[in-house]
Amino acid sequence: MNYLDELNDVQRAAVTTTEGPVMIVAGPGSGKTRVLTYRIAHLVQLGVDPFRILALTFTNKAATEMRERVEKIVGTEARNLYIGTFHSVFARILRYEASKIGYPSNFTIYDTDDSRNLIKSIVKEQGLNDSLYKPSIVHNRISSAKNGLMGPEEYQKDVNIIADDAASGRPKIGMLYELYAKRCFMAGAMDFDDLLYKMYYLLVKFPDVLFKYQNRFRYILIDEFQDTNFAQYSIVRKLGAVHENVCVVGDDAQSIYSFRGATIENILNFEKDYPDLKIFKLEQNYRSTKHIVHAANKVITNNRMQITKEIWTENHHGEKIKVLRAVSDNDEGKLIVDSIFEEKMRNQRMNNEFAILYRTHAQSRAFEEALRRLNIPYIVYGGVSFYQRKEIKDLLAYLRLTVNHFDEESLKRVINYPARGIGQTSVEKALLVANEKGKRLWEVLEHCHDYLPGNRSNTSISDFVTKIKSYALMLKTHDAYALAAHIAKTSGLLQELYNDKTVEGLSRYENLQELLNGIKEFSEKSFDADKDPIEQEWVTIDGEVLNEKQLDKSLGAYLQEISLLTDFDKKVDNDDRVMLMTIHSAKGLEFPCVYVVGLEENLFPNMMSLSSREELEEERRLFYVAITRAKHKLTLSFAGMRFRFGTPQYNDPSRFLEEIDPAVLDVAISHREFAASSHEEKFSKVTAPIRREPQYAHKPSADFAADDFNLIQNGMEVEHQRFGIGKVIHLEGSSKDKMATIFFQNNVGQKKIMLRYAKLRIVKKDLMGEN
DNA sequence: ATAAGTCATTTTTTT
DNA sequence: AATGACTTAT
Repeated sequence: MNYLDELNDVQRAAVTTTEGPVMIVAGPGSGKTRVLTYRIAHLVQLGVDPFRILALTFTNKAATEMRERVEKIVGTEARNLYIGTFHSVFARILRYEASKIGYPSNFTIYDTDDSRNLIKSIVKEQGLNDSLYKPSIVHNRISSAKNGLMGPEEYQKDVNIIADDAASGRPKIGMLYELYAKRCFMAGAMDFDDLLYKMYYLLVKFPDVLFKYQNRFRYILIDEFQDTNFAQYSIVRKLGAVHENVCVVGDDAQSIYSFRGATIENILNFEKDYPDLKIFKLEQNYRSTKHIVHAANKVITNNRMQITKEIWTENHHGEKIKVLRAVSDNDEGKLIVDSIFEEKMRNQRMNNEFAILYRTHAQSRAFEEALRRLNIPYIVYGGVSFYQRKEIKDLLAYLRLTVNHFDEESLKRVINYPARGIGQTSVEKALLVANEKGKRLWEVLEHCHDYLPGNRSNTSISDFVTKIKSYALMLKTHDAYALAAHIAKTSGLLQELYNDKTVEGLSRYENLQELLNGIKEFSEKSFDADKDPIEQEWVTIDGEVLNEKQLDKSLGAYLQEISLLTDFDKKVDNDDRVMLMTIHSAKGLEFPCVYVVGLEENLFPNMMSLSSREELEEERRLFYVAITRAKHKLTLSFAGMRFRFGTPQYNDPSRFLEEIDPAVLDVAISHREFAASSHEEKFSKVTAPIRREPQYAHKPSADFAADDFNLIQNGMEVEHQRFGIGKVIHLEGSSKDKMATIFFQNNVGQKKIMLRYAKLRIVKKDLMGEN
């Protein structure tokens, strides 16, 4: 077993202590993933059947990586391991056991948008004040209730919650929760939180199901344990109750998901729940330089709540940590990108050795522009996901509706898209009837002549219903791809996009093709029974031969799989590109050169997280996560001025900069000196070189007077108040509605500008080349 | 009835 | 800065 020789003493002990509850406290860069994968490999080599090992992670990426690394050691047997995210593993089990809790096995998974839209319509139906009962607020309340395993009944009885909701002036949230849950159930839909909540109740209410999975999973491993919430912990506790071979790996100092219900208390509870728990602390860091490790240690001591540990390293001291002070957000972009360029030249680095980490997605813009200017390829993770795009959601809605007719959100989305003469009024009428009679929207539409006598669009509705039913009939005879392609064509979606010859329309069309290709891959992959590990899992649970072959290559299976996928999981990062992402998405990753940007008070730590000590400490842990991603070179930056909601904001440097030992910092102008200067001096320093035109909220200034969009045509050279001189590539909209979308090309690149008034000055009416 | 003008909102991180 | 909701002017 020579793979054990690669480990240090603590790591080896953590790997070989296979029996009984184990907690591994793993600092950043301490070889956590290695220990986890070796532990699984070790179990397999000891003769444990891979079918009986369950490993739960937070991201699909982590799961895939783990499977691949285990496979390298133990070979093809790794296929049979049950490795996945909490959500995907539970979705799979729920899919199989669905009938027990009254769900169809092809239940829909509502994403956040679906949930919020449903809440929005419930609030409207109830005649409540929609500015008070905002979908996001109501959804958050419901979400945290579910993550705390609290159902609608308990919610409405809980004294504290009643008091909270009354205090915030929203006493009806409990009722909304109940209605929401009912509607989801009627629609055969689960939201993200239901995947945990329903899983727990499945185990509690059906002892035979609990017994089955308890016995099946002899070894359970949990990655990123500090980020589990109460529901997840409770499920694991139940599943592990027979064999008690539960191994959790985590680092309390890297807990950054409390907004999702994660609680450090799980770590404390774990010690209480398993008195004979063995704890291993991995404190040696193999990733970063001494300077970086020192800075991280120092920063985290400002937090009160933590398990004491001292991270140390044998690595070199390395370069000092550089701090850059930028004048503005755009200036910050330039400074950072210049620095990347210089470092690339000096040390012959690849683009993918660099990562720019920020607090919020909105910060990426300045860096993208600067990178494009120097022709450095880059990739932005997160942001608007592929699966969130309108065209993608439209087709998926058709597919979802085909698989599950009761899926109300999908139904509402596509019933009149492409337009077929079924207006908002008809849908609302139908919904009203449905709620009155306790029927589903689909059922009302199915028999619209009975339920909605005299409704003008009944013929269209019937045609629509017939169409969807005809798709459903094809489920049995066609594979996922053939059906999806058929639907794209015959629903009119593809035609609609094909007719749209604009740049935007073209890219939408391409996106749809890409989705179809993805489905093709899926259906080909799943029809190859020998290659699919997932299918085998289903055949062998408990020794039963499950009649699941059809199920898992179905469209329904595909839909459930991609509902839980994010862009991060989709992209392959062997491209040579500079990586831009939020710090949250960077968790678990490492890069030779890391730039942590936007270190300003109110941005990082974020304004929204300054109301309590706990929140501030979480922001600090986030900072800790950020700086410990770096292997060799770490650079921090902040901008004195930043645009937010169209108005300039002047910020102080982040308090976190103060918390780093100055001895390891390399600052051109010390942030201390900067912070110490008077308010006026500070801002004159910061803002001096910035000269901006006054901002016009509505009316263009005299120079930019072409506020009639009819005057502007393709190919014209125009000047925009902010983006400078460029060429109009494409124009949508008209002067009639005072709004237009302009595709604008300047030396930086192509830009889409949406304007209420044309803030453009015509430079040259050159229409040459435009034919 | 339509066009033009005013006002309010937006405020984080993700499975 | 951008946009949806709402109000006022013609």
